[in-house]
Amino acid sequence: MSTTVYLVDDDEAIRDALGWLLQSRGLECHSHESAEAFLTAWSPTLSGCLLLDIRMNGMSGLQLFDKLLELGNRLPVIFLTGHGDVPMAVSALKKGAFDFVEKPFDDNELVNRVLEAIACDTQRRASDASSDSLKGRIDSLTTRERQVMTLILAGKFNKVIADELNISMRTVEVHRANLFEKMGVRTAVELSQLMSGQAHS
Amino acid sequence: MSTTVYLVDDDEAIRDALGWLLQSRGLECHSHESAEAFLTAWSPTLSGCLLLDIRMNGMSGLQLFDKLLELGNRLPVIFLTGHGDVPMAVSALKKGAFDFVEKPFDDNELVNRVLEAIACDTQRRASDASSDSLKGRIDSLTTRERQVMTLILAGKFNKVIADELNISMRTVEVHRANLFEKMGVRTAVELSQLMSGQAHS
DNA sequence: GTGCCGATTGTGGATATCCACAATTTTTCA
DNA sequence: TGAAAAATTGTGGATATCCACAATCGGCAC
Repeated sequence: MSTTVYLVDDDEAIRDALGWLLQSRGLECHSHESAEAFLTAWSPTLSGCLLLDIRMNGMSGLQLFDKLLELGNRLPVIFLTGHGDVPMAVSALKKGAFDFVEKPFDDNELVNRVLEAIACDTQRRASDASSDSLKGRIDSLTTRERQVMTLILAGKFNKVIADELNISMRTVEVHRANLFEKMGVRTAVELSQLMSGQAHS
Repeated sequence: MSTTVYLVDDDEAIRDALGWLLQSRGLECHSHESAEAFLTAWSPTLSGCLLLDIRMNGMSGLQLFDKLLELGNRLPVIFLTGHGDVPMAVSALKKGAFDFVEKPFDDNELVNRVLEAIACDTQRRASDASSDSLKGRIDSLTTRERQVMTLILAGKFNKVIADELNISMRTVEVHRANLFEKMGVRTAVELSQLMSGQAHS
C-alpha cells in the first residue's frame, strides 16, 4: 500500500471534486461512497490518511471512526462536515482525530491538512517499522535467552543471573553471547538502549 | 503551590457561580477578572488547571493562551465559551488545550473535566519532578565526568574512552566510579536506563 | 599563599566478562 | 523413534572492570 488519501463521502459531487483536487496535487485518492464500503476495504496496513464525512446514509463518519479505533486503525483521520458542532469536534479530536474541517473548506487549506496528516503517518510508519524489526529479533530469542536478557537489563552480574536461574555461570555466558548476537548488539549498554521503551516480560 | 483551579472570566456572576461550584466539590479556586490579571499572577510553578473564558474585555482567552504557551505554561487549559465556533475549538485543541466547553455547561460534566485536567497535571508534575532531579544529578557532574558518561553510554570500553580523551585508563576508571556514585547507579546498564530519553550532550 | 577541587596517573590484586575448544543432556517436532 | 534445536557444563586463557592505597599538578578563592 503506497500512501493514499482515502475519501469516504456519500455525496458523489464531493467525491468527484475532492478526488480531482487531490489528484491535481499529485495525491493518489481512493473514494468510497459509504462507511460500510470503506470498512470492507480497510486493513491495518493502509497508509496515508482518511478524509471522513460525518453525515452519511447508514453508518455515520463518527461511528466509522469509533469502529476503526476498535480495529486498531492508525491512519490519521480528518473529519469533513457541513453540520458539525463544537462538542462533536472536541470529542473527535480528543479521541485522536487528526483534524476536523467544516465545509465549505478552502482547497489549499484542506490540501495542507492532508499533507500534514500524511507526513504524520509516514513518520509513525517509520518508527513502527523499526519497532517491528526489534520485536522480530526478540521473538527469535529462546525462552532462556529472554530470561537472561531480562536479568541483564536489570543490571545483574552473570554470577547472580546464574544463581537466580539455577544454572552455571558458563551457561549464562553462552546465552548472553547468543542473545547479543541475535539482537545485534555488542554490549549490555547497547542492549539496554535498544530495549528502552520496549516491554520484554 | 498546591493544586488549584484558576478561573479567568470577566463576568462576575460566572466567577461567583463557578467558584462556588468548585469549592463545593472541595476544589480550591482562584478567580481573576481579566487575562492581564492572571498573567501577573502566573508562574511556571502553578499546579492544577486553568479555566479560561474566551470572550473577555482586553486580552481574549485565546490570546492569553497563546501568551502562556510562549511562556512555557504547562497548566492544562479548559476553554469556556458561549460563542465558540468549530474552527476555534479545533485550533485550540490542536495547540494543546485540554478541553473546550460551551456555555451553558453541565455542572457535573465540567467538574469531571476539571478533575481529569488536574489528574493529568499531577501526573505530568510527578514525571517532571523525577526528570528535574535527574537533571540536577547531571549538573553535579564535572565536565570530564560528563564526557566519560557520554562515551560509556555509547557502549565504549574504558580503554577506548581513555584513547579518545587522551588520558590513561586509570583516570577513566576514576571518573567512571565518581559519576556512577553521583548518578546513583551501580552499573552502566542502570545508567543507560536512567538516561534513556534524556539529552546529555 | 594556603587550601580545596578537579584532573591526572600508578600499582596490584580481586572480580567479571569474553571466547575458543569440547561435550552431554533435554526438549521438540516430524 | 530419530534428527534438530535448545539447554547445559567444563577448562583455560585473554580482556575488562572494580577498587584500595598513594601521589602529582593546575586553577581558584579566601
